[in-house]
Amino acid sequence: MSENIRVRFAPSPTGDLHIGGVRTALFNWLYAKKTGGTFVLRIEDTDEARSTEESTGIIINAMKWLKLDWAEGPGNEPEKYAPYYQMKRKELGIYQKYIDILIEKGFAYKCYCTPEEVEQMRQRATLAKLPPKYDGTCANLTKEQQAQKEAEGRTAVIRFKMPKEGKVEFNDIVRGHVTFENALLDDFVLMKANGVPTYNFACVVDDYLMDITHVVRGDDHISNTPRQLHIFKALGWKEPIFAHLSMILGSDGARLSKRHGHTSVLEYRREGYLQDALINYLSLLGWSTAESQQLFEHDELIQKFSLERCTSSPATFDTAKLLWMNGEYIRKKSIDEIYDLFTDWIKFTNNEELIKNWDKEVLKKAISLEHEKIKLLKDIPSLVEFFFKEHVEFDQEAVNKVFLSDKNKDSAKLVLTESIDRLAKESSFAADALEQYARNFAAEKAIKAGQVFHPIRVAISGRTQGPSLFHMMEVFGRDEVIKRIKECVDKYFK
RNA sequence: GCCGCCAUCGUCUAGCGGUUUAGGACAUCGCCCUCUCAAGGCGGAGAUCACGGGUUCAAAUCCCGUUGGCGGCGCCA
Repeated sequence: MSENIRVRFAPSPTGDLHIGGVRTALFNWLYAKKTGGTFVLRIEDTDEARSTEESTGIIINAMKWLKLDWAEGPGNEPEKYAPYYQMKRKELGIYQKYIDILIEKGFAYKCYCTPEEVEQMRQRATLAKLPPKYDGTCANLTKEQQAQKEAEGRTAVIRFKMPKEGKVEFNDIVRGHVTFENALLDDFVLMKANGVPTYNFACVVDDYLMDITHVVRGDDHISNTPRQLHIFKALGWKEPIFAHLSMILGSDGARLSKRHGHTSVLEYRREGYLQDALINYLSLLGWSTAESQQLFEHDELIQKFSLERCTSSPATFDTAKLLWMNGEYIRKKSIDEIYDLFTDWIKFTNNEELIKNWDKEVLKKAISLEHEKIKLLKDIPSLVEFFFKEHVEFDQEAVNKVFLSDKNKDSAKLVLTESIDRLAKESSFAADALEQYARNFAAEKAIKAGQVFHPIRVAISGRTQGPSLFHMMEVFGRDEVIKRIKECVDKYFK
């Protein structure tokens, strides 16, 4: 008996890839990697009204960016299980085949009620304070009655004939034993009037046909599970093992959705979050190690992950922690890596124009000087752009404080005017030599070192905050520094 | 309304009957380092373990109930 574990992520292409979806995909992927199993990507495009090819493309690209690679799915469809798009499978008659079997065995029947009639049925039930469910009107129609309905021009959906009593139970890896009363379940639709299978049916057929051993999905599917279990049983199929992951909530405690701000992975990518940071953060939403470890190396995460340690309580998405983690990942990367990540991000956000004239080597040095300050890739431009500006753009507050205040104006003028000539004569323009220069200057004039540092900083960068002053001067080089100080003196000290 | 799931610091969580004055991480606050900003180091505050009953010599840990939150109840997935 083969113990080959097969899991799948089965998104419906009706929009962007949602953060919650990514977490589900990630846990499946992690489990497959951990066990040496197979991770399958299946596109559940049976919602003809909302599914789009564009969305399929977006999801596939997002999965690629996240490096959640699938062994089987779009782009790689082994014959044994292909195709991996449900609408293509529908065209092949795969679902119809099992519908026929179910009807023949008496587990399913044709229902001629219109959506409006069913809706009225539900409303009546709700009014009577009963569960809103289909009442089984068409469950025992004779052949003649069916012919009559068809003669009226009615089309049929296929409904599952739910047992009126008994219960279904299953053992969920994260939730343990779960039970549902059959009486509460209704005769749900397996196939729509247009011949397209519904989610609950297509999902079961495909999971079986694709040899899926473990179904790892969101908590919101837990009440679908009893219905799906009934189909497995009716068809005589061995059911997979289930693991229902807890939901991801927004800051208000409701399930994460559009109104909580960013929910699409693409938006996080656009913000400049790193793929590996996002993965690390998401792995901690609903899973943890005994030590509550926070940061994981790529292979370490796979090795330590387990479905058994997934929590059953929902988790609130916390951007602050994600942001911290992203900074943590950026700090761990080399300058060359960040440079590559940054240029990829620039391309992704169509911002090539911004850095068109930026010298690659200067940019790398600038990134290096600002390294520990970068939390998001999108922080980089504002952190380094002053290195590439033709003229200094002065921050008015910095100017007021460092150049124009009564306390500083005299020393600032002295430092800057004298530095123009002195810096031209300095033998070395290396950072440590420059620091020595500044400290000597301060000692000579009997002023505080800071009174030398600050004016120069504002003169060459326009701001009070920035990288280490002398390293910054070194990157600019002697000519540029002197040029900037001259311009500054002309502007503020004439 | 019915059904289901869940319930430990603001947030993510550790904890699976005694080793707990409930541990870690983020956020927050203070101090140190320091040419600014960060990063880093150190420390503080922050949880009557939702509430009420049991079981037990012993409960955050097991059981029941209550409350609250969330989810589902589609010819959506």
